[in-house]
Amino acid sequence: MTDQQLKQTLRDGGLRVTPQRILIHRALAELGRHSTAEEVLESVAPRLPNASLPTVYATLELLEELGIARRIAASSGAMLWDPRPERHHHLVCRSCGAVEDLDVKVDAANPFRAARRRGFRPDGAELVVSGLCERCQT
Amino acid sequence: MTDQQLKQTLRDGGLRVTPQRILIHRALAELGRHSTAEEVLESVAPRLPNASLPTVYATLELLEELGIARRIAASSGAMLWDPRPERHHHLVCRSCGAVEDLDVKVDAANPFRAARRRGFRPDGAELVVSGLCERCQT
DNA sequence: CTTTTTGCAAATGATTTGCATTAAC
DNA sequence: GTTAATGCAAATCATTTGCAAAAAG
Repeated sequence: MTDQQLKQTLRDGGLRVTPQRILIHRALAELGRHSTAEEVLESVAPRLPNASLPTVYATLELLEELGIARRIAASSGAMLWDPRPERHHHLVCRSCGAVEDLDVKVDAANPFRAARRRGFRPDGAELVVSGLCERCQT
Repeated sequence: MTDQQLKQTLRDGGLRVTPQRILIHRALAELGRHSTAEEVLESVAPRLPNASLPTVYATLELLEELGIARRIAASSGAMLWDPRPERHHHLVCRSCGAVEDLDVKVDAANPFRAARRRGFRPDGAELVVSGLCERCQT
């Protein structure tokens, strides 16, 4: 999503366009990986020297509500922020905890059926593949 | 795993058999769901009035190391403890956060292949089906 | 009797809240 | 000018650590 699209989305929602929101969104996208709030803050720090963690959290949450980002619970218990809101699968390194995207099709028809049999109403399925990332294999 | 089996596992590992370890393990199994450390503590409180959270955490971690339990990161960021150590799939309610087991076969051959192509060495895959649990559908 | 485990209190780390100030509109 | 958003400090929540006392072997 471009800065312009974000601005429009904010205006459409009656929300204000602020440099913090623009830069935090841009930082999350440009980090190109699943980032912690701290990492996002560090990344915007050069351009927003007074930015604060509460603002980063508030903005990431806002992006989540706008359907622009998603949070995922890392195995450490910390939250990671994912700039891709659409459903996708993940690789998780058992050793270092790194999370990467995995673009592959997974047939969830059977799990969905099993879920319904249990009274659950499924609306999506994500696969988490665990193992060792390239760097941790040695 | 029975109390006797746990005792043997502890002894085999040169670890001590304590009422805390026996009762915490039993509580986790008997809760029959993915529980927080607090819930486990509440559950053993009647029989271990002086038990403390640090002991519960230490014991759950020990059970994890012994391959008797597993921890999973809940969407809230809290840890849930799962008495089933073997790999299995989960249903997660988007509304209340409840986590249930889903026993179904998922073919992960394709995701594994894709992971290897990325330099990742996969050793397991778990599906997380999200949606609404029976109670949250109204 | 030796060493591990426990329970308490305090520390930690991530995230959230309260509130006065600042900035958008 | 009004109202929402920000930055700071302080609060909160889950989890972990340090350490003296208690219990296991």
